[in-house]
Amino acid sequence: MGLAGIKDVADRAGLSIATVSRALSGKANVSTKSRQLAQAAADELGFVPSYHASSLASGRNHNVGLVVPSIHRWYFSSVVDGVSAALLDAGYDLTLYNVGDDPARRQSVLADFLLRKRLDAVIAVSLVLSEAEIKQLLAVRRPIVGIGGALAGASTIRIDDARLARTATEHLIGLGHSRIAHLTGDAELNRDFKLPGLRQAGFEAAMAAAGHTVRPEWQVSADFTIQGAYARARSLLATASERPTAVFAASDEMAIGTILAARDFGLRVPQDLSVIGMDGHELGEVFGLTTINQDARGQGALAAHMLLETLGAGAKPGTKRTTPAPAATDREYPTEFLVRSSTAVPPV
Amino acid sequence: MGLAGIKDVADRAGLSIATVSRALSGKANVSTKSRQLAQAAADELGFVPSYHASSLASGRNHNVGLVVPSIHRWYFSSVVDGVSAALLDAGYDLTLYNVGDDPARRQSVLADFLLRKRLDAVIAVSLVLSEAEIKQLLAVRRPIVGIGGALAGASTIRIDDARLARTATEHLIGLGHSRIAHLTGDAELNRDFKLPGLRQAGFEAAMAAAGHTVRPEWQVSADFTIQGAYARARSLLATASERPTAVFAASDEMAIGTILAARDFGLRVPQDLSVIGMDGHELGEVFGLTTINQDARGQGALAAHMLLETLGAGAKPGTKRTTPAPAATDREYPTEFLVRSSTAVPPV
DNA sequence: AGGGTCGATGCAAACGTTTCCACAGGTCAG
DNA sequence: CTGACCTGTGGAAACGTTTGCATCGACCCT
Repeated sequence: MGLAGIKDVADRAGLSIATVSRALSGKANVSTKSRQLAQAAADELGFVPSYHASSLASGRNHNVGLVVPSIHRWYFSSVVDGVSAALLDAGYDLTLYNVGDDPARRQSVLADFLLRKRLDAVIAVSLVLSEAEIKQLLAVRRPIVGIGGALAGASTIRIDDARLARTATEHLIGLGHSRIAHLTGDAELNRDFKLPGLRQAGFEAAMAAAGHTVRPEWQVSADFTIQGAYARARSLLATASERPTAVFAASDEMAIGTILAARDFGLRVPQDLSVIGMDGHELGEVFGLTTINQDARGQGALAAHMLLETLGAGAKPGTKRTTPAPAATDREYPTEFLVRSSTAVPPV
Repeated sequence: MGLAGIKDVADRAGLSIATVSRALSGKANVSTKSRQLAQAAADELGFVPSYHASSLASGRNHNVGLVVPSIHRWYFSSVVDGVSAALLDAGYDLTLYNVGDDPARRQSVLADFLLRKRLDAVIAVSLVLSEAEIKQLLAVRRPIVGIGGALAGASTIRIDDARLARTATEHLIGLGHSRIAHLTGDAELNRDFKLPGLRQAGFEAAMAAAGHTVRPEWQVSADFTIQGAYARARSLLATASERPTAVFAASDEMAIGTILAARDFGLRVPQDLSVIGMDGHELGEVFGLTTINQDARGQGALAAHMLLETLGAGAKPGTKRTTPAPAATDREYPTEFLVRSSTAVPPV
């Protein structure tokens, strides 16, 4: 037997297909008795509605797409975690597009996958889209929300990277540091990633405001991983003579890599070297890392809830809606400055 | 305008719907000219086929479900990465079910999500299913492959956890250690997770074979994270008098946590304490961690390729196939013993 | 030249729901 | 007592493809 269809349920319950459909999907105008009948018959037959048929007829997919650069990195997997939990609870599916570094793959995801009228909404994390690309996406009339990346014309959840980076740097300056290095992210790694630039700008702004010069050789970049930063920090800290007294790393992972490198050289953190990170990685606690905590998981959950609300309220997606498309809000997600034990006054 | 449908393309190209469909999906029996005509018209209109309609009519979804316990952990995100890349290249979508610890969610994923005739296949990672659950899944006639978990009746990719754990332990024993502690995974954390037990069994077997006694207080468990293991290892290593000379951790993350704790106590690795892990975490390199390398990403990719092959070869999924369901193969994925610098002979 | 083949094409029937519309009774107010 | 209205129900038309089947030339072979 092919799996039971709604027709089988209708026959068994002695009702029409239409009534069964209404009963099972909890619609109004069904008598209690019919509802029970339908439910019982469905249970007995193990009926599960066909998703495709249902979506095709109703125009709703119960499916949200999530585009991330690299599932392997802490920030992104945290966001995925938050999105996933929210969607699962709401009965939505999550389609994951882990685009990675490959530009061709990025292109194919945008062109082939996202447009297939199969997603009710899209969440894009740290993805910078060209105007044409955004237009293309909006043309399918699906709500989009961006996390941590600017999506002109779409809603966004983000933190003010430049300002927070400035705050972090000012924390070091406030402690008395002037010889501060900055560990930024590889620019060429991913063109969809303007975050390193923003944080670096914040760093430079704070330094300039304090009248400190920024040595070019003290601005190095790594790949956002602990191990990558570790390697770079080793070279940075190798020369004992002229060594920075503090490092601001553009992510907690890279800050941790820096701490590990410092330990290898016998440098004590924070007595010999202050290190400050940014993100709120769970591992930061082990290292007593001072950082700016951004709740990545919460950002993901918020994005999902925002979309769910839009989808729930609106009519069929893809249909002309009575209410105008919800205004593209640009929310700043709250952060928390977390002073632990990796920063202190510079050595005398 | 509602987005262009195949009908619009057909009109524009001056062809029938049927021919356009065949042309665009690369089927045989279409003249080169028609194919070009159809393609051109489709491009001009920005036509993207409706996935639901296509799936409904053809029975193929081009969508694979992936169930993981926790996207946040290294092993799982590595697997996801591998699966994702393989599927994306093949033009398949990946639906992610990050079930987490919540048994209710696990239940709803199994019952509500997986059965909706919407997935061509399912990959389950470290998920232990009851017989009834497997039966339920197989009833929808979708191929399943399990990674790192035993799925009776389905294909499996796994490593021999017990044997490898034994090998790791024997490495320590071979170096001369007899006071060996084992850091295992929390059992209650996830009932779908028999891996800790297997690795622990391997450890005990090796110890027994060597005639070494296993102190109960030297078998402690943590949550598989660096920070969790760090906390546990601190208590384990706190008492200077009777301290193990080596630790076998059930994962690299926990091994790293152990190394960090050891360093906190001024213990040198490997001179004062040998540590061996298991998994092949990228971070292991930074710590010179001796471990057994299992290519998690590769396992994910392999699983995806296996499924793609089955799907490509077979007829419509969900249909009675001429060939019998492919035999449930149980493959052991190759591993590599990676001796680095975290293990040495015990201190005298 | 005629029958047979074969490639290219179009028609229309699925696929399995949701939902619009019509309709039957029953209730209620005037 | 009658018309207006509401509730519950079923018939049937979407939804937008894929694909089996029939058709129609063109081409080849004897």
